[in-house]
Amino acid sequence: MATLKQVAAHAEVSVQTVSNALNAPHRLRADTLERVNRSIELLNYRPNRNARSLRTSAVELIGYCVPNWPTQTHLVMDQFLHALCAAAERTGRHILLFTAPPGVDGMPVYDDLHARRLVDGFVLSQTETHDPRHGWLKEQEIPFISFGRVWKETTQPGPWVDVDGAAGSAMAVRHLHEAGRRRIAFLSWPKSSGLAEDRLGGWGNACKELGLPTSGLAVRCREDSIAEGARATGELLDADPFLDGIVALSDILALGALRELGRRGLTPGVDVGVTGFDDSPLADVVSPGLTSLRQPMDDIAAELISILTDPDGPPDASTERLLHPELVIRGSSAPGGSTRY
Amino acid sequence: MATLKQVAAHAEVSVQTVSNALNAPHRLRADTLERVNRSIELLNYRPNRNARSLRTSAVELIGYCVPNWPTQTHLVMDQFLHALCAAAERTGRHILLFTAPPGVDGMPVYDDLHARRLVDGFVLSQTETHDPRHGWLKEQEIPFISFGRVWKETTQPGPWVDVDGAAGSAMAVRHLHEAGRRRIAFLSWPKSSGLAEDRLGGWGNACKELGLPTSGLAVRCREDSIAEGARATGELLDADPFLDGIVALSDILALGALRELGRRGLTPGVDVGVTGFDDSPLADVVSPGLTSLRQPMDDIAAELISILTDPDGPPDASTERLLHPELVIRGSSAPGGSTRY
DNA sequence: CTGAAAGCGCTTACAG
DNA sequence: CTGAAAGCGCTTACAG
Repeated sequence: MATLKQVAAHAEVSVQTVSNALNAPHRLRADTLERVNRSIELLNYRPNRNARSLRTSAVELIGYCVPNWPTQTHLVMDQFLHALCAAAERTGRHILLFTAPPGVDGMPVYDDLHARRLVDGFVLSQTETHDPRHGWLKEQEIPFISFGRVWKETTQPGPWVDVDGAAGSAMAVRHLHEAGRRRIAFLSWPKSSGLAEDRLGGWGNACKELGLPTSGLAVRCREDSIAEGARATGELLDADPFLDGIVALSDILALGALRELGRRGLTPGVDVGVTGFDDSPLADVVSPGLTSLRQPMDDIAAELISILTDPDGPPDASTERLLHPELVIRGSSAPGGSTRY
Repeated sequence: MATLKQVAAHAEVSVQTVSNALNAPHRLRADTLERVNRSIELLNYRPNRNARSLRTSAVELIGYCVPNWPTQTHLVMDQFLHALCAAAERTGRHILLFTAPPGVDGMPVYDDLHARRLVDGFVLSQTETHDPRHGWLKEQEIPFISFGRVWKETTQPGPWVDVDGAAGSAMAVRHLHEAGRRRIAFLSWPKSSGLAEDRLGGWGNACKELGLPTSGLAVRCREDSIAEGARATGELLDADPFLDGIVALSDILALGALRELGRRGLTPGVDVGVTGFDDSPLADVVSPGLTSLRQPMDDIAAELISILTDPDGPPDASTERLLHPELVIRGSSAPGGSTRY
């Protein structure tokens, strides 16, 4: 393993010059740079990151707590992690994974990781209503960026990036409306989570704007399962035989809707248009395919990394980015769409 | 941020003694240790990891390449990552995530990460038939451990941990047999992957052992989708109306089987028993629940980390661990099981 | 059991 | 544009 010193000796310059060739090449004369680069190449030199980090006290590592909540399946986590990694790598950084207890009990882990200089900062996700992590990190002046809002009335501590769920629901409603649907229901979640209220609100507003009914058309499912989605859909159809559209809060609930429609001899995309949320792998694997609102993972990741690693000091508390989801249209909402048989 | 020097000054000992208090406490007299520890506590001292790594040239970081193959959904990746992180943390280590092109094109990334001392070694997963990474890493003498076999005739380079797919299929067959099933089919995959052949073989052997028929009962699906699982199931039922069991190579294919059974008015778990593989979040979210073969993630992760970080030199090429899957029984194979309505 | 000193491999003002 | 020197915060033989 070659060191800076050896490269310097080989190129017959000082170590400082080799360091500059790597970190500030414009400071070298063209011929010197050329010579140094040849030596680097020849000796297959790779700078030792630990030495660099010790000196600069920046590790170029970003901490991400890998969630462990079997209750709420995170079907697009691999997509998110891949996008996050790729975005970090574009800035020469990497993602360090760790586990921590949920809520405020986990904060010592964050603190320790930062204090021991294993990471420069954190990306938070799986934010919850009244998530305590943001305030805690801000108080300790530990850099972080949140994917997801905290949904409090007061201002959220620290910067965040999120996807506009209300806009997503509205897109789904308008899409179904354009396909001629006039009685569009909404499948929601049990707990009054900020996320659920956001998406529910978007559905309600869009329906009102288009002059569509909403009364009795919003159902709260008891959990995020196919069975519950099916049950709620059955309930809706029993109460309103003219129902012709369903916007579901998740792909899982939407799958339940599809199943119940099938059970009743109704054809998704023909008799009733159905949409889901998140464009999980499931959406593309059912038949007909499930129309779903995709979170723009690459954009999200790029924003997260860009805000967190902004060289102009620590992230400003006022940095907030609300991105738009994208409606991926498949057969469940558009007859003759991309069905898969 | 306190340093070792400051702690030493505060405790009125040398830095060496503080270092020993942390890394070799048995070398100190009880009262000295006590005093040093008080100072550490008081100054809230945390050793700088970069300084340590520079000195010892061990970073205590393990690289894992986050896969990006939309073709093959990895529904249990979050479980795997959580288990891997937790196991690493039990040894004071962490997981560093990175992206790399598939196959041999990605090897320079692995090499660079190791040469620049960002990681000590790698955990490989998503192994493919004739995966080139193992041989390459072994040749470069870069430490690694593989989750999954390479399925070559020759000996696999480097140590590995895997789950016995053949044993899993056999468990599923025996379970269905005990429930009275006598004509048990197998839903397989298109390409002749090692994984598929392993699981298929286990089904065939178990059937033969039990005196059950196999002829015409193995179907290859064109892709890992619900639609294909349903199509194949339809084909099987058309050919053999007495079919009463289906072992599917994946939860996705099993879901297809469930759907086709429903479409034909057959009740899963009553008329036909169905099992899947991997116990993905889907298995618990459908109704009836899907019986599925769980990979023992915690054990897998513990073995991976233990072999990779074995202090007795680099992992021996002969280290091989074949773990058993666990059959999680739900309503799809056992009438009155844990159905969810 | 405890301490003084060297050194891990870089970067960064500072001089020339 | 280039170089000599100090120092980031640890650990590790080595002496005492």
